[in-house]
Amino acid sequence: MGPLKPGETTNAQDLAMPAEPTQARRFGKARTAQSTALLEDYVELIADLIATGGEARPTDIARRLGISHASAIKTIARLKREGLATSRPYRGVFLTPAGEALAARTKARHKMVVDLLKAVGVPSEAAEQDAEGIEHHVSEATLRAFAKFLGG
Amino acid sequence: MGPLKPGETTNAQDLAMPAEPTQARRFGKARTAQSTALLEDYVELIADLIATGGEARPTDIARRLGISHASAIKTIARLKREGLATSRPYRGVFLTPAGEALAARTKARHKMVVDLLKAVGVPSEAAEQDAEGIEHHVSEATLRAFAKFLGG
DNA sequence: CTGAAATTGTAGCTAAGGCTACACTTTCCA
DNA sequence: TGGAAAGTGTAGCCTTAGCTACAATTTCAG
Repeated sequence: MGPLKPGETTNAQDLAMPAEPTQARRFGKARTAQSTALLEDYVELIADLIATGGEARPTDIARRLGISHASAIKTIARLKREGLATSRPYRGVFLTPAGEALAARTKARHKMVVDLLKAVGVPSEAAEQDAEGIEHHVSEATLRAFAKFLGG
Repeated sequence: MGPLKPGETTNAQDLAMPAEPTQARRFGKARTAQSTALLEDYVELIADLIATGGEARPTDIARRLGISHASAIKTIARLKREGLATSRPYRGVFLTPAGEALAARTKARHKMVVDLLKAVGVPSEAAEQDAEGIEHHVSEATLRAFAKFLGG
């Protein structure tokens, strides 16, 4: 998809600043959120596999995600490029401190979303299912509101 | 992204049925939801432009989405392929009955998500922003729960 | 009614994330 | 301990959705 690296050159959104229609900015944010969604799923899953079984293997990751091992390996390469994971040939995958931090944040957010959905009456199965997609679009502000709604 | 057409041949998820880990099915659903997200955004926007100004032009669509007109045209072609819209060269874009129906459903769902977020205490701006991404992952069951929670 | 400006369309590039097919290690058991 | 099975990696393909650059059409002002 689009250019997403931090240092990458300008794109349409930046150049469209004069007009800066709020809606365009919103769509742009939703798009970038989508691009980090997979990385979040991966680090969360890797953390879980390591916590559970001591290691995270490409084949296990692929099986859990329902994709081929080749696709998993390709995305693991991206995780490494982005400094979230490390791995050496035929050894497992490990998270860097940055990866661990992202995994922890993602996991906490996931739980919060599921809890919120259940709290407003969404059945468990639907809550778990929908949270998988929703969680990646929940901002800090929304997360705080969820916490307050649940905890207070 | 992956093979998504209705009649397309089998893929990894189907073949993985023996094991059928719930999690894989969930991730798979989240992935396909993501693929319809753009189409939903487009039909909703096109419906809005037509309702507001009588026509939906590729350039207007592009501006509202914060992308180039070339990208918009490419996705409009996909809408046409999928039977959601029609257009002839240098004329505007129009929705088919299927497109209209999808737009209506999407719009109603969007409003519901925004209302729900606000109802649990999310600030308006964050609610609008996050809803843009969240709405595409809200199932019918969750939508019903939202309606019940809101409507009393 | 003509020519410049705006819009629309097309071509070709990139990157992500799927896939299959095939090659290469590692593991493990007979 | 040697070979088959399992796991891992690589190559090459596809589609989507971005982009820029350029071509074609339409619109509109003078």
